[in-house]
Amino acid sequence: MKLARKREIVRSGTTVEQMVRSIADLIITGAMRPGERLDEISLANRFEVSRTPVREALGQLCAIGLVGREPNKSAVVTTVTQQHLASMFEAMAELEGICARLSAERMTVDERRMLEAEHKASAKLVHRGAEDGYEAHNTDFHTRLYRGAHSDHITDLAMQTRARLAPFRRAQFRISGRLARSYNEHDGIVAAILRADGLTAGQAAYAHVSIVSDASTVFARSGND
Amino acid sequence: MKLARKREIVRSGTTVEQMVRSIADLIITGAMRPGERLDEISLANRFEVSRTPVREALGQLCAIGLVGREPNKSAVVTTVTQQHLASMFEAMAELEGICARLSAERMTVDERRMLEAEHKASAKLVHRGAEDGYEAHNTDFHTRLYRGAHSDHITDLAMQTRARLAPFRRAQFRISGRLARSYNEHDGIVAAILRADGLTAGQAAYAHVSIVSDASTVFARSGND
DNA sequence: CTCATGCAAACTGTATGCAATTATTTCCGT
DNA sequence: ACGGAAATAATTGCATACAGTTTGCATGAG
Repeated sequence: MKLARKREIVRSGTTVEQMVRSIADLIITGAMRPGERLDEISLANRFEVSRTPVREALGQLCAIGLVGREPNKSAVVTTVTQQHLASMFEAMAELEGICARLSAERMTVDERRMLEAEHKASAKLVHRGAEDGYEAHNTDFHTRLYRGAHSDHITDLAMQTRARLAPFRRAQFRISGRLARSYNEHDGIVAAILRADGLTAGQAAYAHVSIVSDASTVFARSGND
Repeated sequence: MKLARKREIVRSGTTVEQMVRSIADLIITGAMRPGERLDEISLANRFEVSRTPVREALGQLCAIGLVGREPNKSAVVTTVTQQHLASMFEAMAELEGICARLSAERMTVDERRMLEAEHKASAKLVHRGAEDGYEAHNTDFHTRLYRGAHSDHITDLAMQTRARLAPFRRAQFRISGRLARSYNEHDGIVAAILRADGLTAGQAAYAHVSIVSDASTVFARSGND
């Protein structure tokens, strides 16, 4: 096969990265189910590249934890046990708690202002019941929390854990009333951060994630049968 | 070049993994300094393989965080700023605290017994001033703590963070009196875990790592000039 | 009919070649 | 002599080729 190039070759190194994104999306959105095989040749054909970049992408996905690999076998979408899923949510809760606590102690005035503004802006989305719009704001809100801790590595751990949990959080806001409750919980976290109350902020953030966990594990279970 | 095989080809997929280990060791032991370039051809010659597995190994090392890569440039040994190093130690302290707290709450009777035995066994090494032997026991001790949390993902995060800190902890026990102090701190953690006092165990573990951090950052600074 | 054995197809792991990009050196103008 | 531009060398990114391993199926024995 002669691999016709879609656009001119740009050698910006983005080829593999885009594939990683695309495949990760397929997994996260559920288009590829846990246990499904990711054979290199099919992916190569699908993305119109050779196997080499496909292998590299699979390597990165493996590092991220979205796929599993063993020697001389096809890569497979990671199958997550209920127990392991629970441990990821537990880790997420601990990390969010840490980030909220540190954010309360360390955020600059600007960061606090931006967090509050961002949070208040999402209020109207709650009233409109706009799940998708709120999801974007929600992601942004949590990212601010991670960065506000002013601790690069902790931010990394939080973002990494969130990425691995992504496949199990889809549709979490479909659960009735979850939108408003999420907003109210954010409200408590923001309030605590604004008054530099690290302890309360941390506990509120921990509880916030734990609740999401409950909602999502139910979803995951019903989705896996 | 014709790439003579040292041993018969074993196709067990261990080739890349071994390279990752070897290169990681070079970095961790300081044989390769931060900022140093890792060019693919040299590594390929050195390990007597082609560039393909070298690239894969570099990809994994990048995922681990030991090397940095940008498009069309050589991989380089990660340069860690003082600030980033501090954030890694901070994360380590938080994670150790969490693990110790959860261990106090969740360890089985057997795990508690093993932890205590392991700890007491290291006492004689302290008296002999055996740094190397104690280091092994120390690693084992902390691994037990991570596993005792009974939360796979938190264990992963802790082990991963410890691996990234490894290059900066070498010789940490050379600092006078550190051995005995470390043992005493472990003692406090073990005692708290044995009486299922999660709060105290967590605080003790947090403090323990923070102290290591102080010792190591000094070392790192003096070592980087 | 069931199970073991061998063969064939499919697929992964590694080597190598070529195109694109970056680094380096050389050469010319000022 | 110095600064900058062009050519050249070095090196990465991707494609393809080939070797080795696994898997599924067919065939035959029990």
